[in-house]
Amino acid sequence: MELGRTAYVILGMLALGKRTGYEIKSLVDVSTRFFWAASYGQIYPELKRLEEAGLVRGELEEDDPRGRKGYELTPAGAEALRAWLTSSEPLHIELRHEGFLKFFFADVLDPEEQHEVVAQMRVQHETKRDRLLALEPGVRGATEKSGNRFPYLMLKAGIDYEQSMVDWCLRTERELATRPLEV
Amino acid sequence: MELGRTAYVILGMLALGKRTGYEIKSLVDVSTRFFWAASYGQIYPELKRLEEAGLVRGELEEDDPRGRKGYELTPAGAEALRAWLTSSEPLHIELRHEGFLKFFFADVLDPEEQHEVVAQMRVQHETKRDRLLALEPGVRGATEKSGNRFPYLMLKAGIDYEQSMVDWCLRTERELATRPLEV
DNA sequence: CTGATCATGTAATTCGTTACATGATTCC
DNA sequence: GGAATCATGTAACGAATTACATGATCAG
Repeated sequence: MELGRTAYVILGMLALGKRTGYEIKSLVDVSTRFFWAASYGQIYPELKRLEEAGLVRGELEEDDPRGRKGYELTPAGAEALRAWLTSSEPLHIELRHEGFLKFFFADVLDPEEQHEVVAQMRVQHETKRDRLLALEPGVRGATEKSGNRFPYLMLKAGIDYEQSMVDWCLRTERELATRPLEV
Repeated sequence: MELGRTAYVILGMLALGKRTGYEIKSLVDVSTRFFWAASYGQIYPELKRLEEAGLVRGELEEDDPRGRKGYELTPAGAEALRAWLTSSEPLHIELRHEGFLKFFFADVLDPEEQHEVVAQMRVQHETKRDRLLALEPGVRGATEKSGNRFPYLMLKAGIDYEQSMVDWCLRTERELATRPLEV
């Protein structure tokens, strides 16, 4: 049974507890979104497919005029999640970075414009880093309650990642300023 | 005039000299592919569109039974490239990393399996780093001849990027081995 | 002469985003 | 009462990959 990565995002989120599609999307937006995004247009149809495949079970909340539908993992779903987590298939790893792309072509620019490319990129990574930093206290608290520590470790990895991008920008800005013509 | 990022990959490559679609694709595969990929299915149609828009000019090589078509930038194309390079529109920056995704959900695994997730990821980043390292001598040589130094600087940035991913993996593997249950 | 590479292109499909449509609830 | 948020879903669109089809040239 071939499942897309979005399916595993959903299975993984359900492994942490019963959730509605809306809740999954909200969670993704403050967690995995940093390295794996997902939209409503993927989540709702995928939940339906996963239910047909017997990997999740959806239950309409009784007496709920909103028609909320909470989903939970079936044993088969938990098994599919484990199988993916332990599989040795090559990992899909992909970076799309317009800042790097501009930097690559920056030879056609003047020195100040070259500097600006890196500065613009730095600002965006600083913003991202700060947004992640702001999540830290909340996630640390949730970790203690739930006992799940990997989301917190991943958040810290994300902060380190953004910081190392910022550091590269700062280093490069310095280099461009001091030795504008050497390799 | 709204252009996709793939259009700028093409314009940027043509700014470095006259090229065929095939040559653009080959160049992308050993350079920008690391942070911005492009396939034939994008390049050939996009070249046609750019020609219609007057940003590139394609010329069929004479007496060439292969029907090769070399493209070069028009002044308007060079201007469009510069406009994009100096624009302050937010940069499209996106990471899709299945290893991080697995790590995020790794609480359901046993300690050895958790370790394996990180090790698998490390191997892939080591491989990528080594592939980039192998390109270094060639790119350094090309830099001296062409005078374009940013492709070389970008290659070094790519090597650093992969190395910092490897370092994170090594650090995390050590942490998982010594303090398997703490945050 | 044969396989690898050069060379151009299209069609089908997949993946994912964005916008839309609808309605309930909660907070001020 | 009104705005923000909760909540589910679909449709249209766009971006990109993969597979396919075709043929020339070059190195051994």
